[in-house]
Amino acid sequence: MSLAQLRYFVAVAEEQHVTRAARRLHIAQPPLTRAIRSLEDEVGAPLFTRTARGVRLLPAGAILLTRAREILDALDAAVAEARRAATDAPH
Amino acid sequence: MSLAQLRYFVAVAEEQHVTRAARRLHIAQPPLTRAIRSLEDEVGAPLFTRTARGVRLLPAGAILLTRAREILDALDAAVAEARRAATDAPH
DNA sequence: GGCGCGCCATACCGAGCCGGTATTGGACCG
DNA sequence: CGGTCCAATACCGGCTCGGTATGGCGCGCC
Repeated sequence: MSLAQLRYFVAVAEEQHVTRAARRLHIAQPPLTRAIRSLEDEVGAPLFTRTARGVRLLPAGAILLTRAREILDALDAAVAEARRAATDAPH
Repeated sequence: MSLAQLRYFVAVAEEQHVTRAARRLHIAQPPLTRAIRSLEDEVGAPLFTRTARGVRLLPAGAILLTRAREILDALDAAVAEARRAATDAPH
C-alpha cells in the first residue's frame, strides 16, 4: 500500500467515477483502476461496487475514506511541523 | 514520500544507527541511506546529524518521529477497521 | 602520529512497479 | 437493436528501488 494509492482512493470515492477521478489526478484511467483493485486486494475486501454509471462506496470503503483523509492530513501536518522545528531553532 | 520511507525513518531513529536499522528492516545499508537522504530532501531539512558512531536525531527529526509513528499506527488501524466493516455486514 | 576499524556515502547495475496507449466487454438508453 | 459510456485488460517503456562493490572519513588504540 502506498500514499499515492490512498490519494487515488479518496479521489475515486469523492467523484464516484474512475475516469473523472483520473482526470482530476492527471493520470489515465487504467492505472487508476489498477491502483484501486490492488488496494482492494491488499485490504482483502472490495471497497466499491461497479455500476454502469461509475462506482459506489461500500461500507468498508466509507470507513477507509474517513481514515484515509485523516492520515493524509496528518502527513501534511507532520511535514509542516518538522519544517517549522528545523527553521525555528537553527543554531 | 512513501510509507516505506516513514517506516525506514522510524527504524533509523530508534536504532540511531543506519546499518543496524537496515539489518532490522532486512534491506542493505545503501538503499536505506538513500531513502533517508531523500526524505530529508523532501522535508527540506536534515533530520539527523551523522557521527562516527551512528546518527542522532535533530529537533525536526524528533517531531517527525512522533508524527510518523502516529501515522503508521493510524494506517494499520484504518485497514483493520475497513476489514472489520467488510466482514461484519456481508449481505 | 600513523594504522586499523567501523560508520555513512557514492557508483553502478538489474528487476519490478507505475503510468501511458490501444482495445475489449458489458450495461444502460434511445 | 445500435450507440454510448463505463470499468477492465493487454501490452509496452521509463523510472524507482534494492543489491553488490567501493570510497572517504573520523575515532581509538598503540
